[in-house]
Amino acid sequence: MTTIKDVAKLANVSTATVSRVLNSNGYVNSATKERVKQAIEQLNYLPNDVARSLFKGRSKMIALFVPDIMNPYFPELARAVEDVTNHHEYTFVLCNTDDDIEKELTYLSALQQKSVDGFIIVSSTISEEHISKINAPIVALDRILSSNLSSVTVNNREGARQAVQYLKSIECKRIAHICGPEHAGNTKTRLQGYLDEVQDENWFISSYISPGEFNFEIAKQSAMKLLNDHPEIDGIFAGNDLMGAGALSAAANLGINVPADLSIIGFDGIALGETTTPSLTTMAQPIYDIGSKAAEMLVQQISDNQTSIKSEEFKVVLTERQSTRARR
Amino acid sequence: MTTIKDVAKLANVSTATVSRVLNSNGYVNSATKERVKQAIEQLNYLPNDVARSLFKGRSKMIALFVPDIMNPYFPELARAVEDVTNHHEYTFVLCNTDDDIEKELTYLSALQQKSVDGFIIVSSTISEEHISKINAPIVALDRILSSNLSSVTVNNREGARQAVQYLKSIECKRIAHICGPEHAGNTKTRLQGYLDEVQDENWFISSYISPGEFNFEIAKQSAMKLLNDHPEIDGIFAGNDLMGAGALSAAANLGINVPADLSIIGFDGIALGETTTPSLTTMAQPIYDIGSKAAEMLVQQISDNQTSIKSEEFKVVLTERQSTRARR
DNA sequence: CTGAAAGCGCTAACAG
DNA sequence: CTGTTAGCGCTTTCAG
Repeated sequence: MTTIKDVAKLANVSTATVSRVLNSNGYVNSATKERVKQAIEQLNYLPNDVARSLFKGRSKMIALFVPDIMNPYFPELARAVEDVTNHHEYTFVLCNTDDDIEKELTYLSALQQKSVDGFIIVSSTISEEHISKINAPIVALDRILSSNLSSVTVNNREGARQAVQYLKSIECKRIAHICGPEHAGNTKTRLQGYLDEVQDENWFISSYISPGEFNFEIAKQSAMKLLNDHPEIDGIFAGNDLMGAGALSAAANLGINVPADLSIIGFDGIALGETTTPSLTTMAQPIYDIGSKAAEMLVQQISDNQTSIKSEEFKVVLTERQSTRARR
Repeated sequence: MTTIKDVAKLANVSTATVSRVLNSNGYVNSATKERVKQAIEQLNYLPNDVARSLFKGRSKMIALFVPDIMNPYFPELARAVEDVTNHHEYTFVLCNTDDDIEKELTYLSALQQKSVDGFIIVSSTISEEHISKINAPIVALDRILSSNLSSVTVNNREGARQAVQYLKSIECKRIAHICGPEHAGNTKTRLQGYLDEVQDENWFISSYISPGEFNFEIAKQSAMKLLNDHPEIDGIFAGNDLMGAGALSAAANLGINVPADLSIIGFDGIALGETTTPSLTTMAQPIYDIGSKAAEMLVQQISDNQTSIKSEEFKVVLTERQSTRARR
């Protein structure tokens, strides 16, 4: 590998001067600058980022923690983050945590050892205590980890309410909910939104709430049971799109016509919802925007070296597709 | 940040000794070793990886290049690679290239500057020439980039043949193919496999080959046109699952009953194929295995510092679901 | 068995 | 405007 010394020698200057033209800082005679540039060109020299990082104590790397990139919600988020970080010349590190606190902590310290400049974290398990040991900026995504951390989220409760309101508006009379796993914070919030809308209805019974997982097959089974036990159900609000697709599949299995006899609405707005038959109506999150906003905030915090906490809440928007009856 | 010096001071030894116990290499008296360990414990010391990397010239990082993580084939691959690299204590860097050679080259050199230890690359554009400048090991994934590079692929042509043979075996009489984009190497290979099986059939006409993209909506349009133009078609082999889902949706739109009147088979075996109605029969790749094999090969090459080229070809396996008529 | 010292490649005072 | 020098934190000869 060719180093700054080689360049200095060839250009007949000191390494300091080479460094100056490299970083265009400090004064340097335009003639010598030219000479240096030539030498760089000629040797095909590229500065060693590791040496730079060692000196600066920062590595121009950003890490994103997600539970599992195979969950279809996350690739779009990851893509957004990568685009922004890349644009700002950061290297993008992806970590799958499986919502396992051990893995999260291991990653956190391993990456600190590498002088990673900042973290964007989707987690249901990391707490203030763990974070306090980290000196790099962190932005919480999708879920709020701590009040003294910047975050980017979505109006889950209000969005859930809107989903149910929508089902009501198309004349659904018995509306059930398939919810996500206990441990995910969003599960509760969306359930809460559902309850806001239904708990005072005289038809509401608690067995309209069906436990699920953020998993197609389990949601499908759950929906089958729900629909078998309660054939009167004519509307389902699924806690996310993957479970919505599961409900769709359950209905098809049972010979229930969607949307004629049953309307289904999901949450998230992932691409998967467009590929089902019928396609899935959903409360769509601006996923890409969320990811890029979080990344921008992080980059900002890194360069400002400030600790001003910002919280951004995006709104979900109703995206009508084929799994719900048309409004009249 | 606490450094090796602090530890040395506290333990009353030189930094060299601390380094020795850190890396458990060289002789060190068990009593002093204990003292050092205590000091490390007490100070909560973690070695600075950047300094190590600078010294060693290697960074314990591995990069994966994929066209676009939002394409549902890649998350599983990425997950597999991350798991393996993580297991070997490498940090995982993800790069979306959009099949754009400029981005690829930019990443390649940026990561070299960071002393990344190796690359796993899915690309249709990188050529031998570009690679020759890279001194880190590379494993080509999904597509072969050069004969002097290790690679992990799948039997695309044979798999495509098997897909068509399968359609024949369930009595499809007119079998069409929706193929991927020109630029992807796999498109041609799978098309070739299709042709192997149909070009000598007296019913075959070239307009049974319908151009697509690795994209749901475009494939859907393509399938609509195909089925409108040729209502006699009773079997479709889609170049991948996303396009298979598009064909499914097209059939639903046209009121064609799948699988009674039309059988559809895809390729890849992504999870998406399980969520459609009907679910999609496919020639499934062992995606996770492919990714982890590639990662293992790379880790091996890095540690052996060897250049022995290995090529691994996995086999696709028929996964029967609901989009094809049952065998009699 | 242990310490001193050089050096990985780069940057930033500090002098000139 | 430019060179000298110290040092980022670590590892590894080389002496003892």
